[in-house]
Amino acid sequence: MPVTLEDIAEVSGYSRSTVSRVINGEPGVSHRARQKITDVVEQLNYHPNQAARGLAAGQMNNIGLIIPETVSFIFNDPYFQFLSLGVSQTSNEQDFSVMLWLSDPDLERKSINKFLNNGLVDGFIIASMLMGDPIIEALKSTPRPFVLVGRQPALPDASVVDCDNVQGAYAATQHLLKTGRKRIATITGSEGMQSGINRIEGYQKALQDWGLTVNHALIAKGDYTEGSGYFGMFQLLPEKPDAVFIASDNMAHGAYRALKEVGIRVPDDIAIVGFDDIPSADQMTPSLTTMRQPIRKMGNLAAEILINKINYPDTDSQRIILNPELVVRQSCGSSALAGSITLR
Amino acid sequence: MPVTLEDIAEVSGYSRSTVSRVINGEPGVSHRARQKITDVVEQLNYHPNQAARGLAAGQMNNIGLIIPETVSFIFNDPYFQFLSLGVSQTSNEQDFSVMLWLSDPDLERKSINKFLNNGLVDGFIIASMLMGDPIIEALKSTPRPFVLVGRQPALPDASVVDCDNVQGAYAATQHLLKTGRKRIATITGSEGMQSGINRIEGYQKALQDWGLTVNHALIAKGDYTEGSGYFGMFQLLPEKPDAVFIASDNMAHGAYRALKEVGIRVPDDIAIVGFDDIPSADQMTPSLTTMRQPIRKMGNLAAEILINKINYPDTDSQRIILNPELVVRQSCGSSALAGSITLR
DNA sequence: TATGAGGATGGGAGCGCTCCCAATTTAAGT
DNA sequence: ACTTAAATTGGGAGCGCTCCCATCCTCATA
Repeated sequence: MPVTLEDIAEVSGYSRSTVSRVINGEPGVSHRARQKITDVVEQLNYHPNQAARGLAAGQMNNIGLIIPETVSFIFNDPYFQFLSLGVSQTSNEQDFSVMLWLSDPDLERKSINKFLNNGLVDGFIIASMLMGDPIIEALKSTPRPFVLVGRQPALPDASVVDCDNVQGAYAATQHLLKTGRKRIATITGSEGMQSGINRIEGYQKALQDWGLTVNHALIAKGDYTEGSGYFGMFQLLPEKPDAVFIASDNMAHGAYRALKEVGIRVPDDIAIVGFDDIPSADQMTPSLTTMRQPIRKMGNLAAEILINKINYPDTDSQRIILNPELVVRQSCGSSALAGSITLR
Repeated sequence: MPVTLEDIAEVSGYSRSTVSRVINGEPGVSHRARQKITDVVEQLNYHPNQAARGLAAGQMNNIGLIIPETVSFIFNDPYFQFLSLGVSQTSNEQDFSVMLWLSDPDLERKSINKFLNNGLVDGFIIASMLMGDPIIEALKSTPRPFVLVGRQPALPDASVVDCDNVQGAYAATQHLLKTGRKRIATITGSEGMQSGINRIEGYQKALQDWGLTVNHALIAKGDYTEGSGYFGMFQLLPEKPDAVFIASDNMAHGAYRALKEVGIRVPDDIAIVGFDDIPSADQMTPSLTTMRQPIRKMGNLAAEILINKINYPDTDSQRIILNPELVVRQSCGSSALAGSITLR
């Protein structure tokens, strides 16, 4: 029913081969032929069948975006959304399509292998997964290239796009130190995720470099959820910190909520720095100073690296670590240092 | 390189045809053969090539999820995420994969037609789009089935999954009326979207049924963004409303922010009802009474209807309108009526 | 023992493309 | 005009499946 190459060939009076060359922009076709065929293609509204093309060429021009369910549950910030947007954008520019795979614990094992091996997808982007995720094993045995978004210790040689969480946490903590805060606490991210661990590390390093010792009473464990920020803040209050580096903006929301309940003012009584720069960070009261993570850009880069690897399989694996950027707003006081940057 | 049907045939000692029957669970195969073939499939870790299968069978078992960019920009709530989750879940259960297409204004026209016609996708789900979106035209001429999430006046005969925005707004407004509020204002959703219009309609209807006249000074135009909630609230303040129905929780965040700035208390001075029940609604101070929109379920249903239509093309188009559910929290006072429902 | 009905199996054709090589045309050179 | 190279074009094979029909068994029955 749909228009095929052969149809174009017949109508235009050229052969299947010549039509194929024109469709794919290959050289070695006379101007006349190219013109004629282009016209017919236009006129019959022909679109190549990707399945046939993929089957014949051995490449589908599809990339798979894998998002473990845990991740999509933990983050109710727009992480998912911006990442997809970035991946999708770059893919489309390069004539690749995106297949989405959101893991579901029930189907997980069977389903991931099917997704990896069904021949529809030439390579994968895996959004930050938990350590020990069963997907890791599946990934180890796939012959297809993949790129991780967020490092994964179990896959040390894989291509990765990440943001430098150590340095981000370091910068955030240092910002607090520079504004004169002394008792700097932290609410950590999930210990099951590499980013969580790295952000603790950066926090500790900053304190040490400033000549302070790390006080474990000032470290509250969180898991990136709003609720854990709320409880984490309550846990810290008896220690009377004068500043808190919170490992995600989402948790910062929870911390704000806790502080409001007990009447502690930000930034007067306590300074807060978050991480991520989610859209609502700018609208919190007071607006939240935070480390901006360029998620969309990470999506762009992941797709770019992957597509490059698909097209040139001999490429070495790449690791791109982006620097998060300090966005100074009101939650640390010191308007002297302020100067928010616009638009994400 | 990958294992093919033919490989299984050779190793198992049966023919391609018999292997195919086993793979597809067809009858007419001896127990012995089925057993043997199943073993070999397992042993060689065979997965059918979907491209070849699709090409031969004329159906790819893929559904396309189309999300216009405007939508993904406007909503920084997890709409996108929950919808994808719902679609993906149901699809996977039925052995369909999901291809994601996020529109990009630059590529839009060319790209959407390619996506619709490349033969990879058997049908589409289109997330709520603006009226007048160019995608509508493309959709009109596709021979493939599709399901809209959110009604679209320009496509009156299409299958639709939607939530009853009129009745939701009605219920929200009525809830305010029942708690004794008299001057009930509203901040509207985007006029470019059907849901925005319907929510105004429900609001007005509720007032009228209660014997009140609609006062246009009490209607502030919003566009679903946090900022428009903030400014909308300021616009309403001189009119001294004692309650506001806000057409999205996202805008309710903005309204809260405005109210905090001027020191007006919720719910004492003013009652608020939102719409959507985004995860953070429960954590606002005071927690937000809102109409819960079952987005994930809408995703499930959309996928179900679509897959059914793909498998049985003669099915009539379906319209499923779900009722949003009132979730009573603290923002309207009247704890007498309260009784929050848990878990979305 | 012959016969036929079913169940079980095998193999050809073809889905719409790409890839490769052969055939044909055209241009260039002597 | 005659050869040779280059530019164009055409068509076969095959990608890994499904679908359909032909073949081959195996029994029960006459």
